[in-house]
Amino acid sequence: MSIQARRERERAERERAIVAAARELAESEGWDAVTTRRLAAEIEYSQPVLYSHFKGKDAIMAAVAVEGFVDLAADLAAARTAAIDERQAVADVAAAYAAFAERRPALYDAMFTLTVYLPFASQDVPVDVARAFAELAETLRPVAGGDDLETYTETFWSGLHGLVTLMRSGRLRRADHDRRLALLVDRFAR
Amino acid sequence: MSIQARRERERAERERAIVAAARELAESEGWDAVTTRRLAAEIEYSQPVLYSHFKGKDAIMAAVAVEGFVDLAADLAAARTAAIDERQAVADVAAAYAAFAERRPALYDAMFTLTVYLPFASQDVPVDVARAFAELAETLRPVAGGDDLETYTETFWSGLHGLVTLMRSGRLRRADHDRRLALLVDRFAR
DNA sequence: CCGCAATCCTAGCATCGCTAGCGAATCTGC
DNA sequence: GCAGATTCGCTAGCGATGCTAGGATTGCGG
Repeated sequence: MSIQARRERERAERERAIVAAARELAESEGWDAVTTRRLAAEIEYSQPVLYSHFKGKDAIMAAVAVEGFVDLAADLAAARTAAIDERQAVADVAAAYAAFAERRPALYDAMFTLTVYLPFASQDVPVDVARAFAELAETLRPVAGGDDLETYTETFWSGLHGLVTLMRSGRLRRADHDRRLALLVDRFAR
Repeated sequence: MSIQARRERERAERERAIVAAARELAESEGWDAVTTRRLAAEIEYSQPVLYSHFKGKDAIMAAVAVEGFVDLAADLAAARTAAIDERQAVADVAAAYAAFAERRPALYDAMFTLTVYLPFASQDVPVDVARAFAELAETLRPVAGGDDLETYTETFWSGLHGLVTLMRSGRLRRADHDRRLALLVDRFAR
């Protein structure tokens, strides 16, 4: 019994190692560098063991993405609670969101651009994903006015997401980023 | 001399055929189905001829993307000029933008998500790309108020882009799309 | 102590983007 | 008009990818 427990423990540890290796590799060298062979070498196991933990490479990326939502939610929560007033909270949370995307581009890509099949708008949203969204919603609640909070949050979120993705892909000049961010916040925080 | 002209004409024709095949294949079966071998078979030439026209697959996708901007600019222009008043124009153009992304998902991906190295925020922006952006800017000019028009346009554009990308990747429920769009327009059109 | 089941590795498949190098067709200079 | 040079498009293949089949080795249960 105990030996079986150790087995399961080691197996769980290895699974965490896979996700950690994928995340670190992606953040340091980009997702193109994250191959199953490279990942296997990193955890010092052979390639097929990856498939005993995850259905495929996409599933590994999805696991990395979920971890990303934990970090994002934490960043947003910190920005929100530290803000002086409700209006400033919107600006600070927006800045924190943009900073997260800027600081962890590979992670952000996994969360929003690359991984498609993460359940989002359904009943079984991963709890960490929901928490990040809830953090945004709480920030916007005081300024949403008569509009439906969920719709309001989703729309504001879209604005943030559009800003960071278009900028990161070179569609928007980085120099004007702060002005765009301020403009977006101004539109939604009054 | 004339025979050389025919050569160049045929070559240009073949190049157009490559881009057209890539676009049609992407729109009917998705970009995953667009492989260089499949493309070569479609134009009834061998694989390497593709590389005498384009530097690589990315360059072909970029060419498709540029074509997409022509269509998008046309859609936006039509929506703008047909609108009753300036405020309605913003709503109509936004709807046209979202409809374009919805109707041509593969094309939209090529324009914004997949192709990275299309020059955008620099001096040599492709003219068709600039036209699409200008169409948006003209629509927003009457409602931009004291804000810088370019910043205003970029921010609104980001909102639209965020809405369509998050929805298409399953992050937003499709049912509430119209409400989000109306909310975004409301924030920017008054 | 032995059969069986789980675990993990070696080897390989199909496919991808891309390129080297050859053969034929075409143009150029005498 | 003809030999040499050049362009053109092809066949074949390279390295790398995600993923899988099948065998070997390990360790548990009777």
